[in-house]
Parts: sequence; structure tokens; C-alpha cells
Amino acid sequence: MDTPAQSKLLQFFKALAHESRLKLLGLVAQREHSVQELAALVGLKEPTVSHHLTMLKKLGLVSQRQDANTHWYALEPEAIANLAKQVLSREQIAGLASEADPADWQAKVLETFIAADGALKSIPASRKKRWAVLAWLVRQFEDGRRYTEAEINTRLLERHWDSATLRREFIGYKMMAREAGVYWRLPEADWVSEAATPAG
Amino acid sequence: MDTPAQSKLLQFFKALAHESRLKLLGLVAQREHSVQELAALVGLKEPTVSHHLTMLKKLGLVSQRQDANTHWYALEPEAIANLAKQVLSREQIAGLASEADPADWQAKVLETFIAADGALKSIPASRKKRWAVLAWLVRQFEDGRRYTEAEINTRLLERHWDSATLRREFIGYKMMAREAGVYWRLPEADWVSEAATPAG
DNA sequence: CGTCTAATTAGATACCCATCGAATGAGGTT
DNA sequence: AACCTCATTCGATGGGTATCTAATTAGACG
Repeated sequence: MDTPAQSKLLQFFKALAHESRLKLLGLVAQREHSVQELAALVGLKEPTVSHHLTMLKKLGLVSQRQDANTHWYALEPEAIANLAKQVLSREQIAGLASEADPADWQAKVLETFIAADGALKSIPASRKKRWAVLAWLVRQFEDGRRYTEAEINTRLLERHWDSATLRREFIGYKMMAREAGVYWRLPEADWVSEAATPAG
Repeated sequence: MDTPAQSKLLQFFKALAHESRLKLLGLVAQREHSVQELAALVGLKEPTVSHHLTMLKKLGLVSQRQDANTHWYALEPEAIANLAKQVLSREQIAGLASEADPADWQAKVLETFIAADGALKSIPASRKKRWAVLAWLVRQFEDGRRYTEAEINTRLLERHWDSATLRREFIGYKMMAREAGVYWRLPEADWVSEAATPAG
């Protein structure tokens, strides 16, 4: 499920994240070099250097030409420039996180606190996790409809014994409103931002 | 003996070379996040996330502010831009190799083939290594002076039994010239390039 | 001053990957 | 065809580090 661009960027960084490969890049940036030369220059054995060069070549960071059975490697300068361009923009960086979005987070919290039969194992102590659970819970009440406290309790008791606390929290988190013993859901727009905004 | 700039660049790449940290960077690029949120969003435990954030902060890639005991992390955009600028230039890349230069390579070859007492253990089979050894050997003859074949042999036999091969190689590599049984060194400028130029 | 939450630190485990030696492949020369 | 040189592939080993749990620190609130 990786966006290709993402894993590509990751691969770039992985390729550049080792001293040996950085040195190799440095050497081939100066001029063409054979595997043997490079091995001697960086103090590694040829198989190791060959391995690194293969990786760099796959990513298009170096080019290779063959003369007899000697392979000459050189830097592919544009690739580096392109990479740098990508890294430059903040939007690109922000895009890296697309895999991990709030929905995932909430799913994870729910998975932790909701049993397979739908029962709420416990009320999360942490404010944010509690919010996630309550958000899930409150969505099981119809929007626009009015509920008596008894109706609320009945529904809640299917999930957890402490219906009183849950009811109170609904009000506290502004997910529900109460008037004269009657409850109703408030529009999500009023409380969904809670999860996102840090200093609310 | 690291140039600080180099290891710094390496650290940057290492920091960006892991999926978790890239995701974290992506998230804090969108807006401020607490450790708890980030942990949930990337599916890791808080200590792990904390560890990564500490690293990113040390490198100046993220900023941190504290509100109560919640730590809010955000992207430090200029750091990324600076990094990208560095990566952009070919000269920078070439500079990465400054630790490993031809002198090192030759030293390494010599270390392998020359015994502690100065004897040549064996004549390298590889052309480039043979060149390196011969270059070292020929420098033990005075420049500009003329040698008889007997003189040459005497010197060479101190290093290796096969003086005939070595003599012949000197000629072949154009490190020495011979005329009417008399030998003399040729200017290094005529043969040092041999090691550097690929297709010579 | 005890308790609760958030975050960090410490210590242990497990996995990834850089490196190496040995074997194999590819190209050239005699 | 036998041999030599350079490079790559293969399989195994070790080191680095990402991740976890448990313990500690720091801050807020009653």
C-alpha cells in the first residue's frame, strides 16, 4: 500500500545513509572509477563495493559503462538534483504521512478498548483516547432524534456498566446536549476538531 | 578525522532513512502533534516515538514546545531546505570522498605486498596493483641518474628474487627507459596518470 | 502531599543489512 | 582450449539500531 513516490524517497535516503555509499558517491563524483579501484579506495572488498554500486545504480544515482571486463562507474548528477528538489518542499514532507491518518489512529484506539462483542472494556484514562471512544459511542445514537435519560442508559449499558460517567462525558465533550431530562446529539462539526487542535 | 560537515550530512541521511521517522516528519509538517498522538498515528509505542523525536530534534529537524506535561513537536522547515541545498551540488558530493584518496589506496596496496623488512612478498597479478608496487619501487632509484643493468639488479634483488620481470615491467609501464644496456627513470608525469585515467 | 497523565530513560530483544570468503560468470589473451 | 583478470552472486556472520516493556521523571490538580 505504499505510494511509489514515498518508498522511492525512502530508498534514496537509505541509500545515502551509509558512510561507505556516501564515500563511493563522492569518488565517482570526481571521475569514473572501476570496482577494484573503489574497493581499494574505501578499504572494502570488491563484493561489498559491487553490492553498494548495484544499489546506487538501481536508484539511478550512478551510471555504469563496461570496457572489456572492467566496469566504470560514474555519478549521475541529475538524479541527485532531482532528489534535492523533492526534499525541498514542505508539502512533499507532509505527504509522507499520508499512510497514517486520524482514521487509523481512532481505529487503533477502538481496537484496544472495544471487545469483539462490542462491549467497552474500560473507559480510557487519557483524554484523547477517551474522546475517540466517546466519538464512536455517540455515533450509535441517531442524529436529530431526542432521547430520554432512560433510553440513553439502556443503550450505554449494552457497552459498559458505568452509563452515568459516559452520559456525563458526552455532555463534557459537547457531543450531546441535555435539557429537562432530554438528550440529543450535537453536530459533529462542533467536536471533531477536538482531536486535531492541540490547544483547544 | 571526520570533517564535521560530512558526518553531519551522514547523520541527516540516517535520520531520514527510516520509515517511522519519515512518517513522523510528515505528520509534524502538517501541524503540531504530541508524542501520544504521533505514537497512535504511526502505530508505535510512545517510548519509540520519543526516541525518534529526540534524534530529529538534536539534528534541528523538528522543534519542541511544552504545554503542561504535553510536548508538542513541529517541523523546522529551514533545516530541511538547508539540507537539500547541500545535497544539490556535485562539488559537495565529491567532497564526501576526501577521506579516501589515491595515496590511501596505494598505501593499502603496499601494506599488502611489502613485508616489514621492505621485501616484496609477491608481484601483484592485477595490473593496477602491480602499477602501485612498481611506482613505489621505481622511486627508490634516483631521478636523472643512469644505472647499468647490474646496478638495477642489485637494488631489485634486495626486494624480490625476480629482478628480470621487475626490470621488464619498468619499461613496460614507461617508468624507466633503456638504451644500450643503460637504464634511467622517466619523469613521473609520464606515468602517474596511469592510475587515474580509466581508458588510457 | 498523594494521585493522575504525559514523556523520557534504561535495559533487553530482535531484526535488518553491511561485510566477508567462496563460488560463479563474463571477457580477453595467448 | 587453458588461463587470467575483473566483476557479480551466494550464503553466512556480526554489528547497529528500532522497538518493546518496565521504571523513572516532570507537571498539574485536588
